[in-house]
Amino acid sequence: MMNLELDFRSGVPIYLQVVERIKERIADGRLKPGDQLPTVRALAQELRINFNTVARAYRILDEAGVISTQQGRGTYILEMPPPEVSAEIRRRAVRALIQRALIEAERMGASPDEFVDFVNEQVRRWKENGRLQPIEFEEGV
Amino acid sequence: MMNLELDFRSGVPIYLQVVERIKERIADGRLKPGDQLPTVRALAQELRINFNTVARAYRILDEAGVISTQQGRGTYILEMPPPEVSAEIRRRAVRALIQRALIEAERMGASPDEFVDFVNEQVRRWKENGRLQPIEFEEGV
DNA sequence: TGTACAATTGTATAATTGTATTATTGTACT
DNA sequence: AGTACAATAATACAATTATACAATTGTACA
Repeated sequence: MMNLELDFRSGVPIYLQVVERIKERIADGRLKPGDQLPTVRALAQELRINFNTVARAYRILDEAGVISTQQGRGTYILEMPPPEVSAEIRRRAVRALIQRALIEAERMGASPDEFVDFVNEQVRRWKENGRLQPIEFEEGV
Repeated sequence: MMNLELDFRSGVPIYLQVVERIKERIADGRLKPGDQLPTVRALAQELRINFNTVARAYRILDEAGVISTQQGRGTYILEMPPPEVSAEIRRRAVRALIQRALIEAERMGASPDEFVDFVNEQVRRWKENGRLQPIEFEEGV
């Protein structure tokens, strides 16, 4: 039971109100990292609104990096709200990340140049699109 | 312990991620013909997912002729992994590997240029030494 | 041996979860 | 009135989980 208070007469869209109420709950600590939010249908029933409206609010929070919504599983408050990762910590983490990728690539038999080529290829797309999207896989081999 | 890395936020279905991770393990030789994979329940527990999701991944690999699943017995890497465990599969595996690293780096707040810088820095060492060595980290922040 | 039975394995199906697409409703503006 | 647009709802769908089941293996005991 979330007990979010909505104002249907305010003219503010419901989905935005839901977004704000949840942000408040996180800000004041009533929602903590790892907590599971109600399912879109459960919260919709509680608020007497359509579950798509809740889904829309969740999607906005997801894109803002506040929560993680996972089809078939649920939605959760994220562990690490993005901004406050300090520069130094981040640099180390990225270095370690790349190191692991390099070691795996080497194990797969990739050459350093091949690796760099792929990186450049994908970084170019990253810069062009402004954001990254997962590669798609076929079901077959 | 398989230590497969999943990304629950990527939007790529878990079962497909499991398929790809296992293909990579076969491609780079960490899984060899005859090896037994973890049981669906064991792998599910390790990955904190439902065992039916693992079963779905195994079924796809089975239908692709990569593994053999036997009710009541277990699942095994087939003696003759289909031919395409070769250049093309490896390229795709390396691409996917880099993609995952990029997505994680982006989430950590790294810029494309910063990422490329680190890659070049480490690849240079790779070329010089002829091999890779893990980075050492100091304690504390 | 062999037989009964529990434990362990993968399988099948339904229920639950979020997602995508389309239709409906409401509101502001001409 | 009419039109355009945003918000909400309806519907169908895909991913994951829950539950019950079937096949195989291991083990105890006659």
